[in-house]
Amino acid sequence: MDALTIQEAAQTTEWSPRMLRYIERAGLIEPQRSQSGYRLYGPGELQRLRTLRELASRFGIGLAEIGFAMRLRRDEQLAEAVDAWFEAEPRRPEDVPPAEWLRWEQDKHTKLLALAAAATPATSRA
Amino acid sequence: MDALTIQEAAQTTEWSPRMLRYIERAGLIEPQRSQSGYRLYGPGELQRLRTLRELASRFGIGLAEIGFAMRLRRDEQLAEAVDAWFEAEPRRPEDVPPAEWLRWEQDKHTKLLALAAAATPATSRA
DNA sequence: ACAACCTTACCACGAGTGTGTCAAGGTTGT
DNA sequence: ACAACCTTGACACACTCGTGGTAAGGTTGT
Repeated sequence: MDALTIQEAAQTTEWSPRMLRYIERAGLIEPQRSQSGYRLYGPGELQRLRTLRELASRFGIGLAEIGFAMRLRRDEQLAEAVDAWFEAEPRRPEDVPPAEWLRWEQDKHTKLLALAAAATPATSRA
Repeated sequence: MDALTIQEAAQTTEWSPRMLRYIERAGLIEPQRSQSGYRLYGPGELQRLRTLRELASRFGIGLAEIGFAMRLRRDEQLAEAVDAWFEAEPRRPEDVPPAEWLRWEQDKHTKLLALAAAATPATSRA
């Protein structure tokens, strides 16, 4: 079996064994296991571990972020939802024709009441 | 000006004023400011704030993650690097032709030494 | 059999997240 | 002028992240 145990893998990748387990728990790199449960790191995993280190240090991002990026690739719904959020770029009032769905100028007191009613923009009865 | 102050915005979006400031600090939603420095939330911001809440609670993700997603859209280099990392899917030894760049079977003692030399895969002199 | 390795499960600890509250001071509407 | 709002900054607290240990027990090679 051309695979390394955790300690060996740690040395070649400059992670600590502790961190390799942590990375696994984070779902980033899950090595195969031997029959007795030992982690076995193959060339692919070693490569990814090195790149991971590079990635994290070069851009100053954490494992959690990369885990999230992974989630973004796996969870189609999540990706869509996030996309949708970014799609709705903050339009300044000037860009928005003076719709009536948010207008108040003077009636400052009833404003909030009206807003509360309109709190669900396109969801409730129009 | 058809924009809400922080407290009003908080009420319509079900965030607290505190959180609106926090969200701003996180770089997610940065409202315009009045001349005197008051935050002014327009319809766009309000919409995004509501969607943000939905997004966070529905998928159980934090503001930091969404901030990272934003960074992914802005920082082309980061996006590439992350892509590259995921591209290198973990190939099992079976998928990899028995290359010589990682081979040892019996020489368990010199193994680590050899590895240390090969630690920088494609970067160093080939 | 014995050392050297592996496993999981804990304790610890500084930094960051998510949230509230409070203080000191500026702005605004009536 | 005064109340009600806004601003930034701080203290606080529970929780997670990224790390390191250490302990109790299984595996492996010589």
